[in-house]
Amino acid sequence: MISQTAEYALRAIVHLATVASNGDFEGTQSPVVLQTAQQIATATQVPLSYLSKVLQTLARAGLIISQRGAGGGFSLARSPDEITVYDVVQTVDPIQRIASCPLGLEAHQDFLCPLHARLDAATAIVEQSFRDTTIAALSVIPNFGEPEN
Amino acid sequence: MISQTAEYALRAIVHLATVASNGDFEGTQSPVVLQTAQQIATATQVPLSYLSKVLQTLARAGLIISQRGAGGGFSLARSPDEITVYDVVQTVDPIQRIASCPLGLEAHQDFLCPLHARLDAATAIVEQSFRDTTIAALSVIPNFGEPEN
DNA sequence: AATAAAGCGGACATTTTTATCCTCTTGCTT
DNA sequence: AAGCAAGAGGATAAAAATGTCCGCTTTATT
Repeated sequence: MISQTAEYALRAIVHLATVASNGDFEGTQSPVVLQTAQQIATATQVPLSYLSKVLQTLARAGLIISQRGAGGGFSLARSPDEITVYDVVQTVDPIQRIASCPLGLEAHQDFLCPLHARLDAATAIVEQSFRDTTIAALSVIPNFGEPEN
Repeated sequence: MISQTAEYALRAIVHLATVASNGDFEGTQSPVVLQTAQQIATATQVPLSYLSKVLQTLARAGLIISQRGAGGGFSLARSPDEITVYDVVQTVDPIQRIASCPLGLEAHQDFLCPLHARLDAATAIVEQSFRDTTIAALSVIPNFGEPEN
């Protein structure tokens, strides 16, 4: 459905949102919401070196903020409820709508052939679903509904 | 949204359905509904050598019938209204539903994390859309609604 | 100022997808 | 039976996606 790269980007963003909403994470009692690429990689189980590229892309797009140097890391650039799945996916691996018949048929200039009309309709639904889903709706509240035991 | 291979497979199947419903096609007055790989490649604008592989896959899956030797070619194995987009896509490039959290998190054993629940929900919608769309609904009736000029 | 931590960016490697080519087999036609 | 048209299948190639490595720059800390 979505590429590995988009999957990784979403995991990273959701992780950042989750950490930001908690203040700390996984035993780290630092009040700072900066997460290093290494921390994100561990939490999301994404290869560090590849994740770094994805994070750079997200930073360049203005979805996250990167802080270089010792003590640096990444944090969300906006509130999780102001970032959508669509924003993330479009940044790293854009959804391609079918605007014109790939066959370039004369008869299909102004309206898509049934096949591509259907395929684009499915794409449109996915796109809308992604637009409607904010990262805030996806960030996990730890231990929600689970007994402490 | 779908891979090139799935796109090519759909074009080929829709083409076969269209030809079969017409009896002839593009000046060919043969009563036979067999189409050579070359004919399909030309009509669908897919590279012949690659298309051949895709057609073989569709034939092995029983969606189309191949006839070897001179005068051979391909035809649909079933009526276009008994073949769905889903059948075709699953044959060449299956839609992957997300059955369990890719992170393998303990807390997400029995229910997907919000992210993957959403992604799978989008996948499910697409899957259902493909199941609901028959090839018959996609095969083009030539000159439909177009003046002869 | 020196050191170390951490992101940046370019080059390279691997894997998967897409595409091509060539030979073999099948089966129609003459 | 010979010849030819056409699919089957293996080997190879090219392109794109994914993943790794390493040196450079930035910045906090001592």
